[in-house]
Order: sequence, then C-alpha cells, then structure tokens
Amino acid sequence: MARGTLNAAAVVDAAAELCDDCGLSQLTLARLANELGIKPPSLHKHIECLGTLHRELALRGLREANRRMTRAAIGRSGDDALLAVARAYREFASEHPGLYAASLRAPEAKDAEWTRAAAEVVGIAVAVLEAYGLTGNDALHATRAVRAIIHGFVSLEAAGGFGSTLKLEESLDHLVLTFAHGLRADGVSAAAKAARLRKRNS
Amino acid sequence: MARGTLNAAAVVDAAAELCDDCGLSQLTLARLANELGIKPPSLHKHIECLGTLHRELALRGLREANRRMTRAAIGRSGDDALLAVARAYREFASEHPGLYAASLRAPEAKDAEWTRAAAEVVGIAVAVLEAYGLTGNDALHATRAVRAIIHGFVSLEAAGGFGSTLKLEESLDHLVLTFAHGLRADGVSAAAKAARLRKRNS
DNA sequence: CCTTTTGGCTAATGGTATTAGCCAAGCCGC
DNA sequence: GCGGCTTGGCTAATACCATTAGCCAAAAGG
Repeated sequence: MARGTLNAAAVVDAAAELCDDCGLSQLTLARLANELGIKPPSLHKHIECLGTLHRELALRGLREANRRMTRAAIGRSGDDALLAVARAYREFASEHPGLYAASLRAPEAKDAEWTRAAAEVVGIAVAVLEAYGLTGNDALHATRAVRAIIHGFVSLEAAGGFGSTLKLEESLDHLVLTFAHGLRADGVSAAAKAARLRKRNS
Repeated sequence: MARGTLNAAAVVDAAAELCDDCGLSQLTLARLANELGIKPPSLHKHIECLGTLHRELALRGLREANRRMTRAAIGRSGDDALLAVARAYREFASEHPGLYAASLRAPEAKDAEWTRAAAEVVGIAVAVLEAYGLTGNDALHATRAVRAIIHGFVSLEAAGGFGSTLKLEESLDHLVLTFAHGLRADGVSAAAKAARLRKRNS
C-alpha cells in the first residue's frame, strides 16, 4: 500500500462494501486489511477497534436510510407518503444488507451522535403520521407500530424468513396500507377500547 | 465433573440459560465449559460444534414459542386470539432473550426438522387469521404482515429500540388491533387498490 | 474379572482482535 | 536542500476463540 492513500473514511468505505457483499458477521479485520492490501494491525492507525468500526457502519447505515426516506417523503402525504417511506426503507435494506444489519444495533445510551441518528429515522415516521391526526400517546403508539412493521418486514426478508414466491413489495404495500386503513377508520380508539377490554379479561 | 452426570440435553440446558443471561453473542464454548465445570474440548463429546449448538437453541426457542402461542390461542378467536398470540410471543421473547435471538436465525433449507419447527410457528398465525375470512393471496399477505408485526415489535424491543416510557404491552396491543381493524374494515382490497395506484405512479 | 466404551483430559493448530515497538516515507520549518 | 517530526506502514507478541488428535482412567457390561 502506497503510504498516505488510506484514511479512516476509506477504511469504512471498504468495510461497508465488504459487509454488504459477505454479511456483517463475515466482516473481519483480517479480511478488511487483506482487501485494502495492508496487514491487520495497520488498521488500528485509522480505526480504534472493531467496535468503533461497527459504530461507524451503524451511523452510515442510519444516515443513508434517513436520506432515502426523507427524499421519498418529499411532496407526498398520507398513505402516499407512508408507502413511499416504507418502500424506500425496504429498498435500502435490500441493496445494503450489511449496512442495514449494522444500523439495527441499538445505539449506546451515552453516544449522543449515534442516538440522534437513530432518532432521526424514527422522526420521519412520526412526521408522516401527523397527517393521520394522531396526538399524544396515540401518535407515539402509532410511531412504534410503523417502526415495528417496517423493521419486522425488512429483517424477516433479510433473514430469508418469507419462503413463498409472492411478490415481497406487494406484501409490504398490503401491510402498510392495511395498517393505515385501520388508523384512519378510527382504529386507534377502537384498538384502545379493545385493549382495555382484554386487560380486564386477563 | 463427575463422569456420567452430563449429556447433550444438559449442555443445551446450560447454554440456554447462559445465553438468556449474557446474550447469545456472549455464549462461548469456553464460558459454557467453565459453567459446567469441564474443559472446552470436552464439550465436543456432547455437541458437534458451536453451529450445531446454535441450531439446538434455535429449535428449543421455536418449540417454546410454539407451545406458548398455541396455548394462548386455545379457546379464543378473532381479535381476541390474535392479541393473545401476539402477547404470548412477546412474553417469550422478553423472558428468554437469548433463546429468542437464537430462534430468529433462518433455518437451513435442507434441515427438515428446523424448517418444520419454524413453519409451525407461522402456522399459528395463519390459523388465527382464518377467522378474518381471508383467502388466497390476501391470506398469505396477511400472514406475512402478522409475522412482521410481531417480530418487528419484539426484536426492536429486545434491541432497546423503543426509548420512551410508554407501556410496551399497550403499544403492541394498539398495533395488533389497529391492523386487525384494518383487515376487518375491508382493508385488504382497499390496500390492493392503493398499491395498484401507487405502482402506476412510480 | 477383563474388555470395551465413554467422557473426561492435555497438547496443538489455526483463527480472531489487539498492543507494543520498530522503521522508513513524507512533510514542514528553517 | 536538509534535519527533525509525524505518520502509517510493518513484525512480533499476547490473549482470546473453536476445534482436532490422541491419551487415559472410570464406568459399564459380558
């Protein structure tokens, strides 16, 4: 390796590419070094340790997801926006499985930058849900719901959990819109009522 | 270790306990051996390798989830059943985070036993959804949706992804019932229509 | 009671991350 | 242009990890 052609950003670039190709669990410092044409210990001149590299990848994944979802939401509202955001997220996970996997790790509480990047992704869902006129706790519940729906779908897909041949995009569209329909059709208050009922039963 | 007191089941027992306590990623053969009072290589007299141990844990997790969900569904139908199954699954993941994490790994295609155990968990959701009168592709989409919803919620919770203080059980109830409401209120056909519309636009 | 099987063990191999410490290339001030 | 400092490679070494080979004694069974 010619001296000086490498820096921290380039290392993370290579790591991102590698984990997209081979899976995050296969991303090892030895492989990464080999890919870059240097010896493993030399990596520590650019990154602190494997943990910080994973953090960098998580940040990068969150920012890329944020970028795509924000862009998808522009100029849309309601179901249209919800659908576009969900699709953008799914597309990101599909195109960058390694980065996506890295982005799933929960940020460490004391890491403000990481926490903020994760919160911003949630913020997009919150913003889109404003169109449904939800307020207070209902909005928070619905936000969690949207996160869970999209994350659950995408990560099951990534794990190969959906066996059959039915188009995955269609499934996600169905899911998001059915949920949105439930929200619009006074679903939240109905759900709250049912939850109370259930709680009394148990 | 006294000779004869140990067998494969006992090893998996200890592994399950260990990974519930310390996280699946912290489950190492060295730790496990230490816990059992033997040396690491001796483990290979009972288990083939770390991979097969993970498979055993996955099977155990799937069966326990299956058991709890089946039990929860007994004597219920409709929203009631859906809610009970979702809660049972969430409770399992919450009480056995390590086993739950192990159960998430996609079964290897040629492993019939593992594949079947995973399919049975899905089967419960399918059975519960029959009450909503869905047929054909709609039923399949809805099945995927329920899996995604429950899995997404539970795994985000396990990863600490939900920051705020709002009761998690309530959020899951909201989510499940809002989706169910969407299903009941002719949500599927509406969603399909919207999806076609969106497809034309893009 | 002797033989076979079993389930521990130690030793060794090759993988991992990481630290310490060396050394030369390149940059910066003079 | 030259000398010193910083930088970014390197090798060597440490401490883990899983896994295999091969040993040996305890238990089991004829």
